Amino acid sequence: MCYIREMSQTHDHLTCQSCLQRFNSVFCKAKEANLDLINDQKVCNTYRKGQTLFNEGAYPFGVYCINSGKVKLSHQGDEGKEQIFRLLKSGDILGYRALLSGDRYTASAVALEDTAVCFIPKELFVNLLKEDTGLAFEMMRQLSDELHRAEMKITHLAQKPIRERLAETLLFIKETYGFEEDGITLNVRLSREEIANLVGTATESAIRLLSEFKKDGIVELEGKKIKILKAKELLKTANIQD
Amino acid sequence: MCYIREMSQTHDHLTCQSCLQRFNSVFCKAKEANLDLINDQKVCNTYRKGQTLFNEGAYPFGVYCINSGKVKLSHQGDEGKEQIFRLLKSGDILGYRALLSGDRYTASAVALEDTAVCFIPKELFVNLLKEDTGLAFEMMRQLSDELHRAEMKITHLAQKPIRERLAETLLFIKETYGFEEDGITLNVRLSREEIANLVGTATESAIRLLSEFKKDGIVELEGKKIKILKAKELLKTANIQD
DNA sequence: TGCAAAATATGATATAAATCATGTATTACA
DNA sequence: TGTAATACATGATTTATATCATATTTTGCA
Repeated sequence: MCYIREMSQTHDHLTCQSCLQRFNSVFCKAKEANLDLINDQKVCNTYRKGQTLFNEGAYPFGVYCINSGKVKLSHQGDEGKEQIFRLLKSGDILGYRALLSGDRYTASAVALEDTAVCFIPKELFVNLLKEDTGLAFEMMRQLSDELHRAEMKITHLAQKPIRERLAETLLFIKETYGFEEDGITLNVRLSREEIANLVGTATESAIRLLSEFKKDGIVELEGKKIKILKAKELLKTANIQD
Repeated sequence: MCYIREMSQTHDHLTCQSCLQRFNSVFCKAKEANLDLINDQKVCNTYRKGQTLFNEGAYPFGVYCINSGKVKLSHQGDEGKEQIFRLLKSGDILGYRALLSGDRYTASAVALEDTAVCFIPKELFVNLLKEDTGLAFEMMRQLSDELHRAEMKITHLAQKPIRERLAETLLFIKETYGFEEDGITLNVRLSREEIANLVGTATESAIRLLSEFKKDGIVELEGKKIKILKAKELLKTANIQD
């Protein structure tokens, strides 16, 4: 694991207790003493944009807690087409699904921008879950929320046209990463292909629909920057009932 | 809650300790003493085919553990089109997703055949999860498995043609409910519409594809009975990579 | 038991979205 | 800084699947 330490940079001297993400994270309800334990055993690391945190098929040895940056979680489907099904930000943990199932990873995690993470070894994480009821419940809540989101996505994929799903995806990105200081630019850079792989459609279709949204004055496109000009219109286009 | 007791029938004198489903269920790892608690507080009930256990939008007051029978979990999507995303059998519990999220139900549960369930009150269930690490971990494992299944379904909905998804669905039904004594008839009666709502397609498309499978000698159709004649062929048709 | 209603089946048609094709703009990097 | 590679854009075409229509069978139940 030494190489990880060597790669690690600015944030490994930062304690979990003083971590800005602490109260955004699953550890928000964890006991103080347990934070000390995590702090002792965590291994910090940074990944450049495009680097892989873990790959489908590998064995999980712990969970990753994002300190700063953004990560996508995706499957490799037929003929290598990527399906993105989660977007992660600071405070989020990842890698827990496979770990709790006792599986290998069934998804790959790739940094969407330069990202700093703390790695928490499996044994420690499991022990904490055993010992700390607050943490365990928070974990269950998070799993339940993810499950809900996934089930809604199933329904929408089966029943909604791409136009609605694209609108919904843009709103989801907004929910997840928010806006930049200007209050309208989505605070992440995704390629058109990634947007398509999030919506579950062909890249050309995503591009075409984005162009239509632009023509309709709903969004403004500036390279990979996407500005939401008419949030209400977008919400209406998304046609969300629930 | 009296009316529930009045409706309850054959199985409410059965103890959890002697319940045949005990080791199929999330309670397989629960402590003996806790089974006594559940046994004391459980409320047994039966539902006829087509009856609703709970509805989207209602508040969860506990979880349901299926003693015998079959239940579908589904969303009501646009224009009332149903999307089925889970099939449950004896030993399965349901209603935990909303309960753990602190949400209302986001899905409805309907009996696919006459079904006997034990209702476990929320407070008890939550206390057990707090107190019994084995149970809590089993719960997390189950949530993680469900999440995995849902994520795979998302990828397949986005990327696979209906023919493959129908084949996959038939295999999933087989995994869940198994065969009847003859070893080839799927051990559940679903309408064509329900099959379509499981696959995520139009009813006519499901019917058409089933007819094709029949013409190809892969299945035999006898009303709602579906016999799998060529399981290997079906597996090939499903084109599953993972 | 018979009859209406619902479910199943199948053909014809429409349509959303994928694919193919090609051009233009960006980006990477030698 | 120029050039190749990649991403983006948009039109043309094809295709899978939904929708519509209608016949037939099954089911519920009066």
